[in-house]
Amino acid sequence: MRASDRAYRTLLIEIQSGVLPPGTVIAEVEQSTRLGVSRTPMREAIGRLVADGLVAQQSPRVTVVTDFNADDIRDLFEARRALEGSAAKLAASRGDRAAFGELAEAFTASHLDHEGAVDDYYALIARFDAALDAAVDNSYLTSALRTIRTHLARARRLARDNQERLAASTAEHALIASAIADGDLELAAHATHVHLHNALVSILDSLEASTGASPRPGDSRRATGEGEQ
Amino acid sequence: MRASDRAYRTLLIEIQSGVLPPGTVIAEVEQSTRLGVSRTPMREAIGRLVADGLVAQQSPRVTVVTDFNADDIRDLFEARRALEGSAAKLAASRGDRAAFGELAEAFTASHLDHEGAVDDYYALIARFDAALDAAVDNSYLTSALRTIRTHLARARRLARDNQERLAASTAEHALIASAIADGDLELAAHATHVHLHNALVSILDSLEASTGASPRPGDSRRATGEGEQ
DNA sequence: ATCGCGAGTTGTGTATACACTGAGGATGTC
DNA sequence: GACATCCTCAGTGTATACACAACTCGCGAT
Repeated sequence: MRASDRAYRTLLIEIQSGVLPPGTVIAEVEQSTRLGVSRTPMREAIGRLVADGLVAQQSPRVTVVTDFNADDIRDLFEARRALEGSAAKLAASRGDRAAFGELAEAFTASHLDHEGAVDDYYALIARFDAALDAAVDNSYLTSALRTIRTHLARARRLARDNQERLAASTAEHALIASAIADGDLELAAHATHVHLHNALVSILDSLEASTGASPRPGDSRRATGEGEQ
Repeated sequence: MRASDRAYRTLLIEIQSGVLPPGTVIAEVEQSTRLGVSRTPMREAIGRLVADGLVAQQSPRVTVVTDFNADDIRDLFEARRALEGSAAKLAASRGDRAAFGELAEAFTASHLDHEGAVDDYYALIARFDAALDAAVDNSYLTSALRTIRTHLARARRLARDNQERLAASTAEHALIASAIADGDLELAAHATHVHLHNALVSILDSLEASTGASPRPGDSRRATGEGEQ
């Protein structure tokens, strides 16, 4: 793998996971020495992060990790609604019905009471997203969705999932998938709308609950003392 | 201005205008010598074009200008419908009504029978787009719209505008703007839908007329199996 | 004649040196 | 003591050299 790819993936994960919180200065020399690559591939990696909107040039000399607060999450879900609503309709109108039928079954059959259930949940979501992209079969839409998902990963980190929400989300996805499998455009779009509404409310509630917690995401979980699993 | 910016803007314009048609190989050394910059800023420029989707790595050694045919235009307008439909609704719900009232008047008052009318038309469109972005006030949506418009410039180049279409488009925009000014979400969205439908039909007709290709009754997308990325 | 192998060529990936610019501090002057 | 100016330094922008991989072309062997 190319050095620029490694640098990009590393920084991407660190920004999404909160290791590099908003406002962190991303300096070429500093990051290139830290990650063991030279400045040239590091420049390319930072350029891709700028294109993604994860970092931005605050001034001509300083590049920082972009902010990501409740307002950004609201905007993000507004964009998600536009894109995923259309994607759901398009998938329902021309997607592989068998594939979404299987996905609906997988969502229905999934249980969240075992170890590593959260990872299984996100793996299923990833399968669903991939099926949606394949069904939509529109590079402009899927490219826009890809960018949205890149930012969504940051939101997921901020909102610690609770089991009830995951269960509800699984049911919502089962409905979306079955609507697509049935070719029901309206239901697919409206179920997507409902899902995004619920997900947004859940995230914002989770954010509110943790306001005033430690700014370090790694420690905030213990600070609030909530049982999650 | 930085050398990488100059290189990017030059290549962008050349791709949008068709000077560099789809399939053209973009080699670093060739372009850097041609544009009088070194390879480093040229790499950055090409990287930005890749992020835009205007060029793509066909193989590990060769980067080419991406294809842009009737199917791509259909996909592009599908994405436009998702994004601009939502944008119109959001603008109608929270945009600056006075600004869109003025835009509606400007569209209504515009005449297309003088020299340079096409430029005036596109200037008005640009004003409308800027007002829409300001009204939507959502960086994720406006960023996606910006990408779409970058590709739209290629479609405009392919479809030579005729005066009737421009006049109709102006009327359609007047309706969209007044619907937004009136806060009529549904009308704004539906008028946008109508406009995009008419624009797409016009472009595809224009393409058929200039290439002599037969209209595609079905979906030929699946036949062209090669993925782009 | 064809197939295979190897050297040369070409083009990208990476490292690094140089250039330029802006910021901050220190020093000199008023 | 305060302000202005200059110097230094840090950091990015750019150029270029080196590394490496792939494709090509030619030569030789079968």
